[in-house]
Amino acid sequence: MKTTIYDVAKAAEVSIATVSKVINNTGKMRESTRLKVLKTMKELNYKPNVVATALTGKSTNTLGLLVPDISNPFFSEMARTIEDRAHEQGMSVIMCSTDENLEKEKKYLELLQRKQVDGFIVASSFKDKELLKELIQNKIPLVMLTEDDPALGVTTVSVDDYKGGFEAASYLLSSGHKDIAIIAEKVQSSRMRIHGYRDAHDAAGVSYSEDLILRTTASIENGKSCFESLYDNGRVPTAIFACNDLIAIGVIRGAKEKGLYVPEDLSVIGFDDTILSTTTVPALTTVAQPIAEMGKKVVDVIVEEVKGHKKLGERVLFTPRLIVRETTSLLENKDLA
Amino acid sequence: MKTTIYDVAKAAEVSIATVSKVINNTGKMRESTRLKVLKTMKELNYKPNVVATALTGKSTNTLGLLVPDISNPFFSEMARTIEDRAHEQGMSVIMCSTDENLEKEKKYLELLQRKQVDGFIVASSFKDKELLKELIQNKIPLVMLTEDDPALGVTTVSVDDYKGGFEAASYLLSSGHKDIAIIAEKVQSSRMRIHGYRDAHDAAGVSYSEDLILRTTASIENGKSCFESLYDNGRVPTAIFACNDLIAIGVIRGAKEKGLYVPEDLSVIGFDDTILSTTTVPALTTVAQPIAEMGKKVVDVIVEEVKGHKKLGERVLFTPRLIVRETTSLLENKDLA
DNA sequence: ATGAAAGCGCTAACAT
DNA sequence: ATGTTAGCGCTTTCAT
Repeated sequence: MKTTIYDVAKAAEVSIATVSKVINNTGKMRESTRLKVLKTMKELNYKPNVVATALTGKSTNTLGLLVPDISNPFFSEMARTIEDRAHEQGMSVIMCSTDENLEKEKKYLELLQRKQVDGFIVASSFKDKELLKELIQNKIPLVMLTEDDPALGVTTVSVDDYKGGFEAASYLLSSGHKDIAIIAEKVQSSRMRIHGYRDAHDAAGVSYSEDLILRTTASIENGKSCFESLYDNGRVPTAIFACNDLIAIGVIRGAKEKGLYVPEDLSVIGFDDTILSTTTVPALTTVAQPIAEMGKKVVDVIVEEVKGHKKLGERVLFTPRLIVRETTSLLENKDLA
Repeated sequence: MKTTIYDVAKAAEVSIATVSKVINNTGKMRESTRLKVLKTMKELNYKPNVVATALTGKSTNTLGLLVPDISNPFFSEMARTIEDRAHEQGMSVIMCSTDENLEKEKKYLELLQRKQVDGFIVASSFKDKELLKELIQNKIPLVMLTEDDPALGVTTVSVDDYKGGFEAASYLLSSGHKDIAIIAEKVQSSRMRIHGYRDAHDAAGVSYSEDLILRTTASIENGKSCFESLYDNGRVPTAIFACNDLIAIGVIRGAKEKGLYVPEDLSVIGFDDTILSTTTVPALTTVAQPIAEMGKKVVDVIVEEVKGHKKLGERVLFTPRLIVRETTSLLENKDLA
């Protein structure tokens, strides 16, 4: 059998209360007893059972992290910083991939609640807002990451999507492009990026057409299909702003198959700045999210809510940064010729 | 307060034992009572506390997954299939990134034990074998993934590294290359790949030189440095077999900076077949590991050990598959001219 | 068919 | 300074 606090108490000839105190470094006692207990714990290779501790009413010191798909580099990179910061704060994290699927969302949310996680970090598109509201009602700490839905009134850590969209479009516009498509995801953050895209056009006095605004789900395949539908409709623009790197790569691949060169025939901008944007050739121009800082911040915030038993409700906005690499180029404007 | 089994029992006018039975679908009872209990559970939105259940002596239904770095696409892709399969089997997984760092290995292994995980999946390079032996002694289920260390005598799921190394080298050799470097990782699996590399040379009757066998840790940066050291020593080969995609990409990047073209001046083969190998241009020729099948298998195996309370000790070997893409080419052999 | 009660390993008053 | 004891929410004999 596993060695329990009773075994330690007996071996050290003290009561379990005393052992408990040295484990948790609480209460006062003679230094000699503390040492004696410590020693026997070592000898017996005793490892306190955190399940039992959790049952005592204390917290489980674990966080639930819900992402659409951990194999997507953006989320795995984010997960890594979250994991690190959480451990620094003495917490572990259980992550689940929801695939933007209602059933999985429900299943995992419930599972994690049953596991008594102390709080949730929900990243990006979480479809079922009702489920989230339920969490909030039950006073379970929740922080949204990368998806700022004001309606929820919950603490949020995200990038300034509007600004990101604005800058991406502005850059393209200032490079002479006047025919710019945007491929967005079906999520709130993309909505803001589209607003930015629109306002950049207005600011530049360039009109845009609604049929250049597409929506899809993040994947290389879908990015490719979007490009193809544009191509098949004879609506190939001179530039495409994809709302994440995966889609951008799909667009590039689609363009290549149709014999178009990037950036000569088509400029492409991605979003996120994952490892993919640097390994691709030509390297992807993209709007970078400060993943490391965001991951750290989101942990600090949820931990504060968990430990402080208070809902912060703040909305932390990080600044995106356009990183110009090789998939964008000036448009040779024939009007200027 | 959260609703407990007592609340349900009271509301349904039965004892907690009865409620417990309907939760677990054990014992027998009148159908009407079962329905009544089920109904009140719904009404009260009751969610059984798995922490309490776990304390009862039953298992926690959670697995510990230790990987070097979850942000490495190979591991995040693997983690995804593991996560999915685990949930299908009714288990959750807590993953931790060890960074091949002794302290983290120890810390996480201990933490997960304290959390009473039912078993461990340890992926790739786990430095401290002593820690693993301790686990085994304590009869805690453990399965190694992607790292076949016969000395441990533990169940292992991995790819046939020897074969992978043999095929990669053979392919290069048959393409006319006679000067092939191999950049390995400092792990057991790489050792086998090197053996394959050597034997392929012997089989082809081509000699190889020891200074073309390098060792490093998986990262783009390190792959690049390795290439540079080769370059600086005036030992640039005609082909390089990198023991994973990250390193291969680093090599390609390093070569590019030195003005070499891939595959014209240098052929490169990677290992793993992660998403990176397809997004890179030129697309990476690589030795594919069947990630999805391996992830599924490793879960099935550990679950069997956990539930069956027996150590399988089998060693499952998957077959690697060379995927020829665009970073390898025939060597124009001047001798043939 | 149902319930009473012991016990899982630990924490936290409350005693001594 | 230490120990006793009552839970935490649930499972599981063992009675009834």
